[in-house]
Amino acid sequence: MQIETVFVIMQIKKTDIRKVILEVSGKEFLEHGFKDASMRTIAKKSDVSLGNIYNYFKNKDEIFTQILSVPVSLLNKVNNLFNDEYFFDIENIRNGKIKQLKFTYSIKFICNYRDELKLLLFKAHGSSLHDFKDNWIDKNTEASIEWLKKYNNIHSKKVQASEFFIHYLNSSYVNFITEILMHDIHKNKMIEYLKEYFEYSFHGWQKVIEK
Amino acid sequence: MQIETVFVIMQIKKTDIRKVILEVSGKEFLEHGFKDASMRTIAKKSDVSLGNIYNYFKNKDEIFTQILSVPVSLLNKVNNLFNDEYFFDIENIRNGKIKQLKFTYSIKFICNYRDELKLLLFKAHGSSLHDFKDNWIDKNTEASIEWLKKYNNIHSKKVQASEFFIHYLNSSYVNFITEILMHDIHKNKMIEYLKEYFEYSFHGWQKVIEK
Amino acid sequence: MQIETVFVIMQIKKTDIRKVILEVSGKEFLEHGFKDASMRTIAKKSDVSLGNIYNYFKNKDEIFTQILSVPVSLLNKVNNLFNDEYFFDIENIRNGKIKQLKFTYSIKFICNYRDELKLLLFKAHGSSLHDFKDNWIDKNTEASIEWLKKYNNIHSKKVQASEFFIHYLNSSYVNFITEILMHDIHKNKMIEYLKEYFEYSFHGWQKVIEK
Amino acid sequence: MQIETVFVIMQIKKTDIRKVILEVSGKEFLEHGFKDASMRTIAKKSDVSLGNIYNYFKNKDEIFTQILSVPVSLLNKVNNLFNDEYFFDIENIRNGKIKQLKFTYSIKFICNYRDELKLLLFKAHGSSLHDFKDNWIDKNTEASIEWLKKYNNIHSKKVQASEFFIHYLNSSYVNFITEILMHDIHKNKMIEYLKEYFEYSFHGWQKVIEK
DNA sequence: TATGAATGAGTCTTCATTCAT
DNA sequence: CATGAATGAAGACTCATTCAT
Repeated sequence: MQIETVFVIMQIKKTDIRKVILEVSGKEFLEHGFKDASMRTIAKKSDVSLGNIYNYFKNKDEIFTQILSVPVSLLNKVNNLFNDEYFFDIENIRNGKIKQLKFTYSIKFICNYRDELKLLLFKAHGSSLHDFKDNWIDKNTEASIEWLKKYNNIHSKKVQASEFFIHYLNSSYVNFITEILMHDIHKNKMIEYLKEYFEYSFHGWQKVIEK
Repeated sequence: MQIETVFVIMQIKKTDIRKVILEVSGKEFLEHGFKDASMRTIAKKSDVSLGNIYNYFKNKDEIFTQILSVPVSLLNKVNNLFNDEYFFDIENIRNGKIKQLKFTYSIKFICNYRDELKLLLFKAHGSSLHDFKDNWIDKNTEASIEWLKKYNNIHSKKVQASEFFIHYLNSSYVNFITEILMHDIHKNKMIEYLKEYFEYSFHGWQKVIEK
Repeated sequence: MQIETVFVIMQIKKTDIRKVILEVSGKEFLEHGFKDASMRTIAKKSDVSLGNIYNYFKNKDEIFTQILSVPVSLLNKVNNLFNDEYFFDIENIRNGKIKQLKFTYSIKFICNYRDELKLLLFKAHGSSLHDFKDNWIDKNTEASIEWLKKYNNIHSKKVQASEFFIHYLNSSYVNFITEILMHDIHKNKMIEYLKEYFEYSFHGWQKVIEK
Repeated sequence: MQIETVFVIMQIKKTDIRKVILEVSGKEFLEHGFKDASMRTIAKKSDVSLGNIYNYFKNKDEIFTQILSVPVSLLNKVNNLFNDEYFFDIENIRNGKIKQLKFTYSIKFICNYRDELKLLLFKAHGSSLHDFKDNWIDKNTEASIEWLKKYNNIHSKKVQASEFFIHYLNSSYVNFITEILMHDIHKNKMIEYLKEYFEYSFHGWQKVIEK
């Protein structure tokens, strides 16, 4: 086995076709949903031959998941963020600091991943991410329940709520985001509405706590 | 291709074919969703020839809409019910009578039209009722806004809430129902959870009102 | 549920399209093998629209297996035939009666299912019957081994042969048939050759027995 | 689509790319058969770009034939070996010397070209060598017939056998090898079985001769 | 020599609806 | 009313080979 030093000419594409396909696909998925989006159409609109797409992606599903890989992995990690002691300090709950943190995070996330969230929340039918919404709610619910257990361990005044209701609250949060996305609410308005939501949600929840 | 015509005497059970088709279709739509349900399968399971279905229904969509005609028209009328003066009497709001009425109506409706609501809320993709959920929320929202205007006309203490937020509240209600249906919650549990929800929602709302 | 007597007009096809498809498919499979035969071509040659084939058959594989259902089930049963005491009587072995029976059966079977055997033996790659030849040899081998065990139980002079060799003998038989089919040997010639084969095989085997 | 040309200095191992391709292809052909083996996969596993393969080989078929060039040409020559007078001396036939020679040659050849024989005998579908097995048998048959003619010219006691039967005998030999290969029989066992086969075959044949 | 993107025709299969009988 | 065969366009995906760079 000889080792030789060789000059190799490499060709690098400036306009990345991969990117074009992802962008076009994203639009098509947004417009028709995963299942009803057509590979043929994507090929045409990307100005790429149908077969060639499969040089870049294993299949339709891979295109979809790659479009969404970043926000999905972020959302999978997010619950770890709220696992700190800080979030169990009743003071921080009462004075609204926690609310504020979640609030800020929500805003940022929604603004950064508008279309991706749309895809995940109501365009994923038929893809391997079809149950993303449920999973998301479930994960958040789990985290909430965990949080509640810890909370009740720490504090004498116990909070009682059915698991279903906690589930509902989380679903309600996701649903709020859904509404924001479906109506293409822009950032400023969104902040305003989200405040309203947090207010509403907070006081409803307060009442449940103090029951 | 030659065809021979043969006369055969058969004894057949003359059931209401229309009904059978509707029932079978309902099940198929529930299981696979409107779009992924197959006319062939419906024909087979209904024991009706494929072509014959089209003597009873113009197309797949008509089957779907007919299955849902009753609950849809009921839901279209429901807002008229709450147009009575009774519902603007602040006393009735405070003492929870209105809440009680809506509560009872909700329970009854959900119990009577479980499957139909499922179809409307998450199996209608591809049908002409695909936007039922949105429509429903929109109509309720309109009614709510209408109600709020009247209310503000009548009472000196004005309630202030963004239209979007009112929209959200209605979407939240529909979403609660969605959750109930998705998890196949049975009547007793449902009543319990719905109470929780009304409690939560009522107090959140109260706070907004009194802001 | 009412029972009514009704006159029904039934239309019966004279030229059975099913048959046409099966025939054309058979030819195509013979010519190109299962995998390389094209559904499009089959459709064209059958004068049937491509989609329509799928009203008659679930898929390509079902066409193939239906063409071969009769000979396959016959071959699956054949070993039961040779399970009688008769076949263990050393006298019947010596005087060639058993040979004669197998001989006659072979001739008849090959004549009746020429093309089907061709399909099974060298055109089934990619179909669910792809391993038919191996299965066939294995089953025959099993039966032979079973036979040998019984034989050795009954008779004092034991016959010794490796399982592999018995396997080979059976494979050899199947291979003989393969040769007959590949060279389109017609009945009379076939009988002649088969005699030769049995003669050859018999004496080779005799020698092994008497070793 | 704009392309940028970049110069990169790389150290690469300069192996014989041709060799690597042949080796990898061989494995792929063995695993999936000629037709179902994928050029893409071969390229990837060879660590060679897909297009570059075509600088070394005209097409898929050429790869296949080059892999098999040695054993194929050997097999094409082998019959010349047995053309010597030595092989027509009845004494050498009777005392088994010829049998022994063929036996030894067979063993050696099979051991040396196991995989290649597998490729030739049951993985060549779709390639230009698809009919190798038939050709092989045919050539051997021709040689056998030639041999028989000479033999009958020389000796007074004539041997009578149909050409088809001689064909079968040769096919049977090839088939024995096939069985050895399909069951991955290792050398020692193989020798044992081959002895059994020669014994069986020899006596069967003896009988035919003395008829 | 080397790249790997691009091609284009091919694969099987599905489906709602229509239509001749 | 009833049949179910027929249609035709669409679905996702594969693959050996070519070609511009």
